[in-house]
Formats: sequence, C-alpha cells, structure tokens
Amino acid sequence: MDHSEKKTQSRAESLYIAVKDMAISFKFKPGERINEVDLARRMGASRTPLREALNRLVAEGFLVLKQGRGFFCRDLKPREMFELYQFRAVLEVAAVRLACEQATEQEVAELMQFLDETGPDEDGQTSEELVTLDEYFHEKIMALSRNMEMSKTLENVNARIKYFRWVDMDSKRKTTQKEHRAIVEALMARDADLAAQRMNAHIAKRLDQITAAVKESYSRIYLVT
Amino acid sequence: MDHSEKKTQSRAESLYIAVKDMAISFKFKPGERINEVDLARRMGASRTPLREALNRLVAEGFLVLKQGRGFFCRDLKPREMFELYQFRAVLEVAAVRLACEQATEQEVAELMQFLDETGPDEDGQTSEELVTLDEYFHEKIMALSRNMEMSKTLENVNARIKYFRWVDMDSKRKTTQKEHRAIVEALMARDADLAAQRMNAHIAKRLDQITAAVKESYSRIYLVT
DNA sequence: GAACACATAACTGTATACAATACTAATCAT
DNA sequence: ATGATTAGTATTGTATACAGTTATGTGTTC
Repeated sequence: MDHSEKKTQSRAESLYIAVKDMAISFKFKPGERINEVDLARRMGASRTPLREALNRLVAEGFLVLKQGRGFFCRDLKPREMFELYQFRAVLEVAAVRLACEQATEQEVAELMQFLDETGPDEDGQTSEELVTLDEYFHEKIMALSRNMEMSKTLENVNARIKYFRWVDMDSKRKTTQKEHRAIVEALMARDADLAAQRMNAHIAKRLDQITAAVKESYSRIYLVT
Repeated sequence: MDHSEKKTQSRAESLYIAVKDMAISFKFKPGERINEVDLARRMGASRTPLREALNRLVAEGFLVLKQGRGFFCRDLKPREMFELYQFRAVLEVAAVRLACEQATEQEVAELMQFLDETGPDEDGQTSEELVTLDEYFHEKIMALSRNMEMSKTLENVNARIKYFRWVDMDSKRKTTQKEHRAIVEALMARDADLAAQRMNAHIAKRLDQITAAVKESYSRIYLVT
C-alpha cells in the first residue's frame, strides 16, 4: 500500500529546495552576492535550472535580483523582521478566528493532545527543535482555518523569520506551552474574541525585542563554527 | 531635473511584466497549457528568459508548473476565489487598524481629498477603471499601515482576483464611494475598531456572491470579442 | 467500432556557447 | 599618496542545441 508518488523531481525543483534551505538558514550572508557558476558547480548542475530556482526564491522574498549584477541574499534588517513578525501576528489571529468557526471537535481535541504529548517536561531539546515544534502548532491552527492561500503565505513568512526565531526560543518553552494551551482552550470554547486576543498577545509579546534579536542573529550568522 | 532611472530592464523582466498582465486578465484560459516556444516567439524572445519569468509567476500563484508537462494557467475555482477574498479582507482590516496608529493627519486628509476628486458624479467609467480606482484606495490604506510585506502580499492577492472583481463592480459605484468615505472618517477619528468593522463589512459583503461572480467571469473569459 | 500498441512528432528540461555588462587592478596624472 | 582612466577579467543575461519525456496519430486486433 505505497502511495508515495516519487515524481522524480526535476533538477530545478531539487535545486529550489536545497537553495531555499540555504537561504532560510542564512548560508548566504545578508546582502551577499551569489555567484551562479560557483553555486551551480557546487550543486552539481548547470546554470539554467539554478537560475530558475533562484528566480522563484526572488519571488518568495528570500533573494533579491539586481539588474545586471545578479542574485543577492536578502537583508536582515530589524525593520523588515518587525514587519514580518507583525504580518505573522495578523495571519495567525485571523486564522484562529476562522478556526473557531471551521474546526471540528475532533481536530481541536487532536491539537490539545499534541500539546499534551510534547509537554514542558521533556526540555532536553535544541532551539531548532523547539522552533519546529512551535511552527507545527501554529501551522496546525492555520490549517484549521481552511484557507490554503493564507496557509501558504504564513509558511513563507515563517520561513523568512525562522532563523531569527531560534534566538529567543531557549528557556521560553514552558511559557510558550502554557500560552498554546490557553489558545486551544479558547478555541474549544469557540470564543473567537478570546482566542484572537490570546494569540495576538502570544505573538506580539516579542515585537519589541526584535532589534535585540536581530543583533544576536548576526552573531550567529557570522560566527564561524 | 530628470531622475527617471531608465534601468534598461532585462528581457526576463519585461517578459515577466507582460506575461503577468496576460495571466491577470486570463489571456490564458483557466487550466490551459502554455506553449513555451509559441509564447516566446510571440513575445520576440528566447525560451530561457521566458521560463525565468514563468517560474516567478508560478511562485506568485498566477501559473502552475506540472512536472514534465510545462506551465499551465491557474484554475478559476470558486473555492480559491473565496479564500483570496477572505484573505484580502483579513489584510485590509489589519491594515486599517495599523493605519489608525501610523498615518499622519495629512495623509488621511489627502486620502479624503482623493475620494472627493473621484466622487460619484462622474460615472461614465468602465468597469476596469472603477476597479483600478477601488484598488488605488485600498492600496493607499495599506500603505498607511507602514508594512511593506503586507502591502506586497495584498498587491498579489488583488492581482489574482482582479479579473473577477470586474464583474460586480458595475452599478456599485455610489455605494462603494460612500463606504470608502465612512472608512476614512473612522480613520480620521482614530477609531480602530470602527474602521476595522466598516472595512470588514465593506469587503465581506461580496463573499457570498462569489460563486455567481465566478460563473460570470467564465463567460467573460470564453466570450470571443 | 472500440481499445490497445507502436511509431512519430512535439515539447519540456538542461547544458553549453556567446555577447553584453559589470567588476578589478594596474597605470597615469595630480 | 590619492584619484581618475583604461585595459583586462569575471560574471551575468540570452540564444541555441540536444536529450528525454509526453502527447499524437496511425494501424491493428478483437
């Protein structure tokens, strides 16, 4: 019973995935120019499919294309990160409101169960793993809103602030979990206003720490391991 | 004193603009396959820059890329249009809330003046022109929110539902204008809740007419002029 | 007449070659 | 030294060629 359609993805597609990953984790430094021949050789492909992948990443905001000068990594500016964070809050607040109308009892129960299983007890996890867990929760909420378009956009926004979210994730585990719980409880009660308010507080809490977090991100990026 | 930097845009860039325009106005039929050699010849370019433009349009949701089968026009399904419309409402409601905090007195005054100048008197305009005017108003509001990321996304969402918005724009001019006015008045009073509520009502009004409007869009698309 | 198989044509995906532009560095003038 | 100028190099942007896949049409069988 194997429905895994292997699809034999094209070179351009796998390049897209790989390079996107590099962009997310700032393997390219902010503002850095990307040498096509170099990167193509390292990825074991030709420039044509690579450039197609790079173009997609430009459209998604991971890279910038400057006329005649090639592709560059996006900047890491506090202002942009602030806007993305604000955007994220807007999307998630809207999502949890819609989820209050759309989600089935079972789905909400499953979400609560997920929180139980990943409780605050086991905190031997890396910052990366915590972000992944956190992202999973938020994307699950978004899925309950039944709006694919908003889902896709949130996924993109999250990817663009992912690196940056690593920073302040340590040590916040227990609070996060508690807040997630409170959100799902409001969701269970179908109290859209309460859920929205809690979600907003949960995300907006960090808005004013952004400048500091961006600075810390820089050190992570330029620190040679 | 001519600061117009002509930038001599690349072939890929101009192709992107031209093909995007075609996609917005459904010059490609929903689900239709796009023949690269054909289109490249018609646009007077080679396939390489064309494919780069097409890849960007895939990332932006105007086209779909199917493995080994090429590029296709996006579908025009009621469900997707509904989601985009819902998304638009979310973005604009958030924008008007932020605008209440961020906009200067002068900016709000200018917006009101814009409404005065394009008043309900001159209704000898085409449906297209009305949509453009309507879009301008809404994008102006978004600009006042001071969030470029949300702005860009709204622009994308608007472009994808633009064709579809033509449909019910006729004859609604006076109501639209009145509602826009009411929104700006709430904005002037810095009443975020009222502004948000009015904006939401203004957009959500049409959510239930979408299936009908999509049907009408089909007839527009397939009607040979 | 319908369904299948096969051959042919058309088209996509990728590599490579070339032209135009931007960058680098060395030279010269101040 | 410092700044401008220019020759040379590296790199991007585009065209073209080719390989592999998908679509098409014909013929054959039932």
